[in-house]
This record gives sequence, C-alpha cells and structure tokens, in this order.
Amino acid sequence: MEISNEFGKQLRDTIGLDEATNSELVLYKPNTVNNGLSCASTPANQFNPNSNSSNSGDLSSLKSYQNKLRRKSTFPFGKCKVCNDKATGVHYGISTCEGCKGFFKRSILRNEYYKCFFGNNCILNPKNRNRCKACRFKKCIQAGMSFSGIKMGRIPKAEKMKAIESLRQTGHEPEEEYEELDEDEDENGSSSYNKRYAMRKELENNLAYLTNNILSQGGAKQPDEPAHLKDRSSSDLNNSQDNSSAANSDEEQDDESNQNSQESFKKGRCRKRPSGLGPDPALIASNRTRLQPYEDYMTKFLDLMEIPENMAELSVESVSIVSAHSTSLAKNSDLFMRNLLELHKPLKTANILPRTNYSSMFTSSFNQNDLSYHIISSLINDKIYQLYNTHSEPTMMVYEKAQRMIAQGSLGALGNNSAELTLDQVWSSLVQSIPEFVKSVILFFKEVPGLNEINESDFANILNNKLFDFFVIMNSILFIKGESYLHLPNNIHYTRYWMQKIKGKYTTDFLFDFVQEMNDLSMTNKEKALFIVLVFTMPDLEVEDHENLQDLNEYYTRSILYEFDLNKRDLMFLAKFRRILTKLKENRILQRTE
Amino acid sequence: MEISNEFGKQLRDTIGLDEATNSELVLYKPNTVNNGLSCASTPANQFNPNSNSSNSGDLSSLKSYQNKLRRKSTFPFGKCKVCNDKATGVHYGISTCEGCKGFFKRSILRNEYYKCFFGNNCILNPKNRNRCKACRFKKCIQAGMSFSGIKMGRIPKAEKMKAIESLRQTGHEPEEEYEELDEDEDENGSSSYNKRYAMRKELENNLAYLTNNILSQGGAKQPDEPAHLKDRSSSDLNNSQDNSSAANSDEEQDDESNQNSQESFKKGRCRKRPSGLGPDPALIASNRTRLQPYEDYMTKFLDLMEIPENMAELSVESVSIVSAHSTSLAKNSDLFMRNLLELHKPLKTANILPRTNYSSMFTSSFNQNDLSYHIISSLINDKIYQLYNTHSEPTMMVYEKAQRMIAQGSLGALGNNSAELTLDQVWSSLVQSIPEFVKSVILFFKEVPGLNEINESDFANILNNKLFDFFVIMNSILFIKGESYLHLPNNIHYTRYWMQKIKGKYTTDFLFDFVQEMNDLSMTNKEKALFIVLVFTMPDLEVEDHENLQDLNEYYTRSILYEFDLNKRDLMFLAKFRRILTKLKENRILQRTE
DNA sequence: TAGGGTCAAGGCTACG
DNA sequence: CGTAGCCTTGACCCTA
Ligand SMILES: [Zn+2]
Ligand SMILES: [Zn+2]
Ligand SMILES: [Zn+2]
Ligand SMILES: [Zn+2]
Repeated sequence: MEISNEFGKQLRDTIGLDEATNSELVLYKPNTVNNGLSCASTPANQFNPNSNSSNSGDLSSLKSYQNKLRRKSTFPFGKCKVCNDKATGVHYGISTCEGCKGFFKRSILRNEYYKCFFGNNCILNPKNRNRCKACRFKKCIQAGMSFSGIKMGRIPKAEKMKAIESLRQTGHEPEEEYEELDEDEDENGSSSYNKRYAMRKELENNLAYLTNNILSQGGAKQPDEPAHLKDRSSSDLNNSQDNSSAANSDEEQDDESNQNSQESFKKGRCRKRPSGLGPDPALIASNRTRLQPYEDYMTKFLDLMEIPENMAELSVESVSIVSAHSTSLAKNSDLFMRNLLELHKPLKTANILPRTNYSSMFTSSFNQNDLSYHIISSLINDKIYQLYNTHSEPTMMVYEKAQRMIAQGSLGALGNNSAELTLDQVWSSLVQSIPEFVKSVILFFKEVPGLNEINESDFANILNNKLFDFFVIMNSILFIKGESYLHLPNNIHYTRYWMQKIKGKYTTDFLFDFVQEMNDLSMTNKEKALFIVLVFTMPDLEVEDHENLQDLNEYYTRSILYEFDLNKRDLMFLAKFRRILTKLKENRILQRTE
Repeated sequence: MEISNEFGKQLRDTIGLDEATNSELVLYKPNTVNNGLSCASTPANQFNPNSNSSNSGDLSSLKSYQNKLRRKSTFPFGKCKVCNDKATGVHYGISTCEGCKGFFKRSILRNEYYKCFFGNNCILNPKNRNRCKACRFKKCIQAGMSFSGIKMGRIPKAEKMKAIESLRQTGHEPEEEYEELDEDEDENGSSSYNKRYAMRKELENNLAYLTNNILSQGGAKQPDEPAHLKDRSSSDLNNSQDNSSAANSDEEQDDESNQNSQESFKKGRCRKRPSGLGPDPALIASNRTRLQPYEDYMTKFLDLMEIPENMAELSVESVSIVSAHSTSLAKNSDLFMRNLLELHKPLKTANILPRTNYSSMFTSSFNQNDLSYHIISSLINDKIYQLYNTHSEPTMMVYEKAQRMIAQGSLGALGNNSAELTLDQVWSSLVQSIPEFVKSVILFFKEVPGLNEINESDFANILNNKLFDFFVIMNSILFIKGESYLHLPNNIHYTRYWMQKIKGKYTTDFLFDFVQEMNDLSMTNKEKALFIVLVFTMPDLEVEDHENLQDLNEYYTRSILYEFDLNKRDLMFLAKFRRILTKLKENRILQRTE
C-alpha cells in the first residue's frame, strides 16, 4: 500500500535523523526544531519540508505521529516565550509551556495581581519561574499572551512564521562523515596466478618465522623482521620469484601440491626452531604412528559432542584423567563450599551453582566432583573471556565501523575499493597486519590457564597450524551477509573480492561458508573465546606432548560445555557446533595460514 | 464578549454563595481591583475583562472558582486509609488525609526512621496519629502508600466511579453522606477520559494484586485472578460492580488485613536494628532517628561507583560485613585453591583468576579474601546469567522478530497497527501480558542467590516498586532507534504510539531517553542480568530488613564490578552506569508500574 | 491542535 | 520544629 510505503520511507528518514541527533541534542537544540516547526504548524501540504516534496496530504495523522516520534523530547514549538521551557504549542497567542499556559489562564480568570519583591526584572527560567509571579505574568503579557484574542489566530501565525524564520537560519547538524576507503589509485593489470601463489607462500613463511620469533622473545615486540616482510611493493613482488619458482606454478588450483608443500614446509619450519629439543627420530620419521591415539580421542570427543544422551555412558570411560585422585578433593571441595557459603552468609541458603547438563555429563565423576569442576570452569571461563576481550578489541572496533557502513548503506565502498586499490597494496597491508595479530594470539594463549605449560615446539606448531582458524573465529563477526568487513592497516577494506584474489575462490568460498555456519550459531563472545581455546587444544598430529594437550582439551571441552549450559544451548546447537569442529579438523584448507 | 457571557453563566450558578466561603481570598481580592490598571499598561489591548463588566464578572469568576475548589475539597474520597480521618484525595497511591499525605512525604524525603515504644500496634485515629510516628509510617506502607508511584491500594478514580455508580443505582450510601453527588455524576460524563484513567489505575492495582498473589503461592501459577483482570472491555469497565462492592466495604476489609499484616509486622519486621539502644527518653520524645544508614550507604555506593581511584580508601570502611570472620576462611580458600589446582594438574601453574580492578577495590580486604570473592562472584554471576537467559527467552524471540521487521523495512506494520487497533485491544493485551512477566520476574529473583532470604513483605515491596525497572532493563533491546518493538499477546506490537496513549507522553519520553542511555552502554546480557539484580538490591526506603538488603547489595555490586572487570569497562562506562543508577533511583516516573 | 478541565504533587503558612 | 489545611502548579486528558 501506498501508506505503508510512504510511512516506511518517512520513518527511515526519521530514524536516520534520530540517530545523528539523538540524546545529546534533544534537550535544547534548535536545529532539530526546524523541521518540527514546519511540520507541526502548517497544513498538510507543507509537510515534509526537508527534502523531497513528494508528499500527499492524507498522511497527516501518520506523520504527526512520526513527528512526535522524531521530536521525542524536542518540541516542535521551540521554547516557551515566557520561561524558556519547552513549549507544547501555541497558547493564548504564543508558544508557551503548559505551565505558563495554565498560569496565565488562572491569573486572568482570577484577576490576580502580583507583586515583585525583587525589583521587577526577575529572569525567568523553568526552575525559578514560580518564584516571582509578578514577573512571570508581566512576561506573559509582554510576550503577547492574550486571553480574548485567542480566536483570531493572527498572532500565532505571525509568531510561527517568525519562529520558523529564526530557526531556519540556525544551521543543520553536520552529518558525521567518515572517510571512504580510498587511498591510492590505479591498478596493476598483471595479477597472475604466479604472483598470487608467491604471495601465499611468502605469507606462510613469514608466519612461521613470526611465530617462532615472537615466541622466542616471550611475546615481546619482534625486533627484526625479514626485509621482505616489511615492505612488499609491486616491484618487489615481481622480483621475488625466488620462492614461487620452487612451486613451479603451472596450473590452476593447488590442493595437492600445496598440501605437500605445506607439510614439508611445516616440518622444516619446526625443526628450525631454536628451542632445540631432542625429538624422537622415530617419531619424526613416521609420525603416522601417532595418529591413532588422536583419532581415537577425536572419535570419542565427537561422539561426546554429538548426542548428549550418550555422554553419560561414554564419558565415564572416555575421560579418565581425574577420576583417580578426585575423591579426596571431592570432600575437600564440599567442605570448602560449605565454608565459603558460611563466610558469605547472605547467600548461604541459595544454590549458587548454575545448573549444568552437558558439562556434568562430560565430567567423568558426576557427584561431588562436579563442584570443583564448576568452580574451575567458572573461573577459567571468566579468565579466558577477559583475555579474549582484551585481544579482540581491534576486531570490535572494526565491527562497529562495519555496522556503520552497513547502516549507511555505503556498501558502495566495496566497489570503490576494488576499483581503486591494487593487489599489491592489499597484499602489503595484509602482510603488515600479520605480526600484530600473531603477537596478540600468542599473548592470548600464553595466558590461558594450562597452555603455558605446553612446550615451546608444540606451542609453535599448534599456532602455526591453526593460526588461521583463530583468526577466522576471532573475526567471524566481520563476515556479514557474504561480505567481509575485515580491515587491514592503511585503512584498507579487505573485501571478499580481494580475498578471492589472494587466497583463491575455492578457499574463499569455503571460508565464507564456514563462517556463515559459525555465525548461524550466534555464539557469544565468551563461547568464541572458549572455542578458540578448544581449537587450540584439539588433537594435532604434530604435537609431541599429546597427553598434556588431551588433558587440556578435556578441561576446555568441559569449559565450553559449561558455557553452553549457561546459555541454554539446545541439542541442535550442539550438533551444529560439532559439525563446525569437524569441518575445522578435516579441512586442510582452513588450516592454511594467512 | 464571550468572556462575560461565560461569567454570566457562572454567575447564575453561584450567586449568593460566595460571601461565606472566600474568607481567604480577601487577601488577594483588594489587589485584584487595582491591578486591572497595571495590567492595562500591557500592550495586550484585549486584556480588560474587568473594565466593562467589571465587578460582577469578577466576583462570579472568583466565585465559580471558589465553588469548584470547594466542591473538589469536599469530594467523597472516603476516609484516610491510614488514620481514618477524612481523605482529601488520592495521595501516593491511596486515599489519605492531608496530614498523612504530608507525613508520608516528609518521612520519605527526609529518610526518617521511627521507632515505636508502645509495642508496634498503636491504633491510629485522627486524634492520636501524631503520637507514634513509627506506627503511622508503618500503616502508611501497609496501606500501600508508595512514594515511587506503585500503588498497592485501591484505585481512587475507579473507586470513585464505582461508588457513584453504585450509589446512583442503589441509592444507598454505605457509610457517609456525600454532598453534591449529582454534580460528580455529571463529571463522569466524559467516559473515555475516565476510562483511560481507570485503565492506568487498574493496571497498577492489578500489578500489586498479581505480585502479592503470585508471591503468596510461592510463584506457582496463580489460579484465580480477579475477573476484571482477565478481560477488560469497555462495558466491563462500567459494570464492574464486583469490585465496587468490595471497595465499599473497604473499611472492614482494611481493618482485617491490617490486623493480619500487623501481625506479620510484629513477627518479623519491625525495626529490630541491632543498634539496640535502650529507650532513650529523648528518642521517645522526638520519636525518631535518622535513617542514616541508607543515605550513608548510597553515598558511599555512588562514590565508589564514581571514581575508582577513590575506591581503595572508601571501600575499607564502607564494606565491612565479612572482614571479621574472613581471615579464617581466607587461609581456607587459599588451601582449597591449592588443592583445587593440585587436582586439576593441567592448569596448576597458571593463574586461573581473572584480573580484577573494580571489584577488588570494592572488596574491603584486598588480599586473601579476594580469592573467595572471586569464586563467589564467578559462580553467582554464572548462575544469574543462566537464570536470566532462561527468563529472557521471550524477549530474545521478540528481538529476533524486531530485527527481521527492521531488516525488511516492514515498519509499516507500525502504522497499520495504530490504524487498526483499538485502545481497548492494546490495553487488554497489555493486561494479559502482565501476569506472565510478573511470574517470570518472581521466579527469577527467587532463584537468585540470597534474594530468597528476603522476607515476603519486603520482597513484594521491592518487586512492586521496581517491577517496571526490571521490565525496562530486560526489554531494553526492544527499544531501537526511538521505537519500541515490545510485543504483547495476540501479536500486538506495543509501539511507542500506544505506549504514549497508555502511559502518557511524559513518561514515555522519559522511558525512551532512559533506555537510549542504557543501550549506549552496550551492556552484555550478563551485565544486564546483574544489573537487574543490583537494582533489586538497591536501598529501598520501604524495606524493613534493609541490613540484609544492603549486604546483598554489596555482593551484587561486587559481582557486577567483577563482570565489568572481565569486560574491561573503562571509567567512562562506569560513570555512565552510575548515572543510570542514579536516574533509576531518583526518577519516580520510571518507578511507576506498567 | 488550542482551550478548557482534571487532580496529584508539592509549596506555603498558620498553628501547636 | 512538625503538622496539616489551603493553594498553586503543570502534565495530562478531553473536546471541538
Ligand atoms: Zn513557560
Ligand atoms: Zn519579579
Ligand atoms: Zn490520615
Ligand atoms: Zn506505635
């Protein structure tokens, strides 16, 4: 229908305007009064004074409602001519507030006479207007209030026009404008497959280097990056075939070859680590043998994840680490909790523990131990959440920006972006962005309870293998409706377009699918934080101390299940979550680093 | 002139009645005659009502006004529900006399705290009502007086109407003869106005009723709602005799209930503050002590909220409950934590506790005790969060719907809504929606650690006073860009438009401003959950056992600060949060129920 | 939407 | 000083 259309349009305008001028300005800003005045005081044909004049008059009632909405606390009549309060309309000839309206009426009706005790020049404002009736009444008269002249309507009109004029001059609020992602111009037409491949390889190398480097410094600022990592100009790119030449660069997508090269790459990188541990040569030679425990665990893990009903049975046998020494502390926990509640008397009769379902099922011993697991889960979850908040700040800022972009419909930036930017610029920014992220991730995991116990080489391996996973999970909110709102340094919007250019269509599509699936879960930040940690602790073939990792994995599985309990996640959610985990595990593509 | 016509009309009505009545007005009247001239000096040429028709009109207007006043003052409001004196109107929720009105106001405004020295069961009547302030104040509360606007008592206007209605039909006046009933009958002519007014009042009444009802059943489904609560048609409004009969027998009913509740008062409530002073004669004389603790606590609380730097100094003295017996458990906690970490070996070397800033500062003893506070905060926060998730499910569903509406731009529904719906429909749905919400809120708070310890009457009072606050906080996400996306039963969109119709513009605007301010904080759901609990535990003058409440308030202040710590909230956030809290506390408007 | 009306809140001011 | 009756105020509502 026309009405709803019009209405929607109008309202959208309204909302947009509201957004800009809200809350701060409403109280006494004249600039918003401007449209209100013309809206309220004029016949229907004069509605919509701001922009398009395409309005039919029959919408006046709707509009007046909108007008009210838009005005909110701002009043369309400006201020009271007597006391400067907000006016509610034209009363007895002039714009006044309700108070002055009533005051004048009463004064007239009762023929009141007032006397000023302060010198007949009191300044009136909404707070003190009742202090001196004499001056208030005087002001009423002087301002032109008239009791018998009301029917004429001349003064109101004149006043209105005057008010409109005076208000029209006071300027508009300037719309906040944020600069578009423009930057440099031009393009290089020769974005070939070779170049992309070289980019990727280089990226991977840099990543490994970075990880080790940062790790070896305990997370401090990395001092010396390789030269090729710092600056990546186009000319440099063309010349840096040294790496890509190895990859021969013959044909389209690279799954197999990349697979191999990646593995060899990882292997080599690992060994280059300065930590210089003495790994079992046999294990290195045939690390296939280590596969079995992982697979077993993964199977059980996923079984656990799949159907909670099974948990009760499965968990008893599958999770076993703590069951041995648990009983002794079970009592201890109980005693402690009693003491705790005794101390915190106001809470004492309440059951302060959240109800747990999944996490209880996951826990091997169901009874007293639950208590200590509760406490542990609650605390480490808080800890990890806090850590995550710290480290996801940049993402959140970009997210806000993204939302603003979407709200303003400035998706065109996307097109502009791809038109104006060059591949090299994007690439360069991408490379620039990595050290910061790697450092942040390392700092994050180093503070996660238990993870700092992992030996250096395992830590670095895990980081290398899953860095991109972490990145994706952390930045999943920046993937909105099939578009990426990732931002790189130099204010470059790393759109899907560029991602495809750099990572290839297959990977990009997979990535977007994955993120979509993840976003469908609407995980909270806390869940995401725990998700990342869980991913970190998932079995990894290249990890030496897999027992430790498995222990941790149990803890963090319980932790995230505890959080799922808090969030009342249903079985469907759990099933989807499991699918995502599986996808992460099985798909090498995602485990390629960026 | 029209004016003189009017005056003439009035004159006919009121002739001959004035001499006796206007003894007071003589003070003003002589001046009245003179000032016509001073007024004439004003530019308003029309302003000379007294020049020609002069005195007669003057007198008549005076008289009519007087007459109105007199009529109004003698309007049958029945007796004061507190002292049985003649009531002059509805004050703070119930029919009271001027004295009790003023007394209650002074008591609340000045935080008076009274003590009865006669056994807490003084019988109040107009003669002795000043004998015991404690019992008078107690009676005020019991009768349902509420400064914050919640009315537990009768609906004055509805009551009035019903009384008149019944009187007209039966010709029977139960207790007292009211003069000039016919005129009041005439006043009833404006039906729609009265209806809306009655709606609001009834809403308030129903709320109180519901709260008490549900509470008395321990949160179970309330079986018998009053009929008028279930369905609210316009015809019903006029015919609801069931209630009026009950209202007619107010007196007895009240006496009974008062007896009962007085019993409960005696039992658990009355003023057994451990200050335990003997009956100081001076105290008996003045019969009161300051209710200083509240103010002190609030002041400190807000101070603590304001500048965290001050926390260190302030907190030591302001928070004191646990410091006594804390040391013993501090060691215990420490030991427990060691054991805990010993058991959970994989985590043992890590600091599993989140970093806390605000909450630590708030805690009185900074060292070992932090541990147990950590644990407590972490656990109860989880608990409350889970509870909140359970009870905010309907809101979340509506939120999703709202987002869909916004995404589809189907705001037109709003217009359609207002076009097709009638006030009665909205009203009816609104009323329907309330029991569910009240029940949900009660169930929520009953599970919040510590709150179930609060005695029933305090619990009911708090709930009544703050129900709307809870509603607003829980549904804050449904206020989007100046529009409300609240949904009532029967799929009715409770838009701002309807809210204005039902709650009035002022309240609605204030509400939207408030929610805007709150939404600007982007609180997480967990923070909102804790916010609600914090609001529940904020000092309330109408609560008897304020010590317990204060203890809980400290816990939940610490809890929410702990959460702020996790979320890395900055000082600006804290300042804004403090402002919101202050606003909630100070603004009666928000504390009116819906 | 202006004018008129309503009435609870709160201010004022003698009284005790 | 607290009390309480009287009075003004103004946010809200109605109707035309
Ligand atoms: Zn004014
Ligand atoms: Zn003056
Ligand atoms: Zn009384
Ligand atoms: Zn008493």
